[in-house]
Amino acid sequence: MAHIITEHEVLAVVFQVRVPASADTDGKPALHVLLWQRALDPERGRWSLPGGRLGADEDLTSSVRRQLAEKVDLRELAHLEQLAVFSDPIRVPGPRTIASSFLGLVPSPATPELPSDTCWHAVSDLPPMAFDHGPMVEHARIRLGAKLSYTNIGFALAPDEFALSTLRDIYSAALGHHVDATNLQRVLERRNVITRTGTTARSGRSGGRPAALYRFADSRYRVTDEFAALRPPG
Amino acid sequence: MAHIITEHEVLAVVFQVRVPASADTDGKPALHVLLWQRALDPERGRWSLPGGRLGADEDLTSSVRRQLAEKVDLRELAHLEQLAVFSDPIRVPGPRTIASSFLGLVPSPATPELPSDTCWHAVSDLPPMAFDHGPMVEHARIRLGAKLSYTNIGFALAPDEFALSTLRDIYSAALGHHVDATNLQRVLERRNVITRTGTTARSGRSGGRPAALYRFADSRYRVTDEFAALRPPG
DNA sequence: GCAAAAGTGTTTACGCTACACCCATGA
DNA sequence: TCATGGGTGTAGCGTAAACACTTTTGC
Repeated sequence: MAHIITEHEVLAVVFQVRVPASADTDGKPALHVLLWQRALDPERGRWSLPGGRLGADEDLTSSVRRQLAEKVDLRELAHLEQLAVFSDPIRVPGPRTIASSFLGLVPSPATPELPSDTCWHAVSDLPPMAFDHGPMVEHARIRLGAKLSYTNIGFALAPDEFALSTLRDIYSAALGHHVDATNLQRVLERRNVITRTGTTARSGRSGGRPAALYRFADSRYRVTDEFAALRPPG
Repeated sequence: MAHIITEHEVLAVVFQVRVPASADTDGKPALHVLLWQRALDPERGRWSLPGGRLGADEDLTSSVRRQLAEKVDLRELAHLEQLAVFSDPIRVPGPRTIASSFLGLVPSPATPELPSDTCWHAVSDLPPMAFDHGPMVEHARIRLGAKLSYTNIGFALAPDEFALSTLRDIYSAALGHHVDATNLQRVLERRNVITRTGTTARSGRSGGRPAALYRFADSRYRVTDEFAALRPPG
């Protein structure tokens, strides 16, 4: 078996729920992904995931943190997790390069500074993507949806404190379907994922009862509903 | 950032449910993993996962299939799936090597020929393991347990046709806890994971009613219970 | 008939969805 | 007082665990 040089790169799919900049949608928040536009060939003009080559003395997670720091303030990054490996020998031109994709999450109200070549794009309306980065985004989106169902990963998309209607909008944007705020509350409270702060928000522009504020009980990733079936006895 | 040569290897955690060779346990089947014993340094004498270096013109899956073929007849392998990446810069001595771990499954009654340095070990009683291969086995075991709950992956551990009590023993061995055959039947039938063949087994050594035979409806991996919670409206 | 093993029925419990209804506020 | 949005109660549905009971076989 011949061995040639194999490179390894990391690529981060960084999501945030944002209200779209343009007034095209009705102001409803939507799931966005962080992309930068390639200024040089190959694939000049197309949009890329942040990331790049693995350094000699770093593991994958350190590498992706280092390279993401060039695009966003890492303090804004509430969650980072390895997802998949893309290993097609011809997935990019040039030397054979294996890519590990990561899922990164930025909480909703944060508006990190971005370099001029970098911006947020609605996942439902992606620009022309470089290489195999389009499928990587799609894969990450599906994993995020699944993980919202059985983990507390929402903490990494939500503000520190929030009204339930805000949280519903975030879940709804990330899952891509309508979410009932009432049931969301009870599911997450039963699992001890969220707790009331005791304070309330001021009521909105057009009146209405002031919303109770909640926060996530835990700001570290945790599986909250491990078994879909075939639970252990007990 | 300095770049040095980075190697990439694949390692397969191949599981099978087997009745232990020794008469230590009471003949109950248990989950086993395929290991080979290193004849040379480093880590001489310790036990290793099958696998090795990625070739130039193959993707990860092709590579692991090629390298597994040296240990077992690939026709016995009913399922193969990529799991995780281990990227600690000093996880093995010598050139920096990233490892991708795979989950492989061999159906229960098969008894593939093995090279003399290779044999099955009960997962509950592992021998001294080389490098970070011990944690890899543990990680794969946990993933297998989770996937048994929400996919049809059992097809890759079970015979073509089987009595429900056999299937219960297989699930029980893989999950590590008692499983009720009655409930297993209903869960898997409701999801259309198993179907009756219409035939029955001959009744056993000590009498008893002959068992109806079942088979898996699908012998390709399929998610059967996607949502633990937060289902889309319907 | 009797023991052994397989299969069925039934009860209980739990979690999620849906929806009607009640509550608190600003104008 | 009314419109608006937040919060609660509750009924219904689906799924799973537990376990007693019935059926079918060999001896």
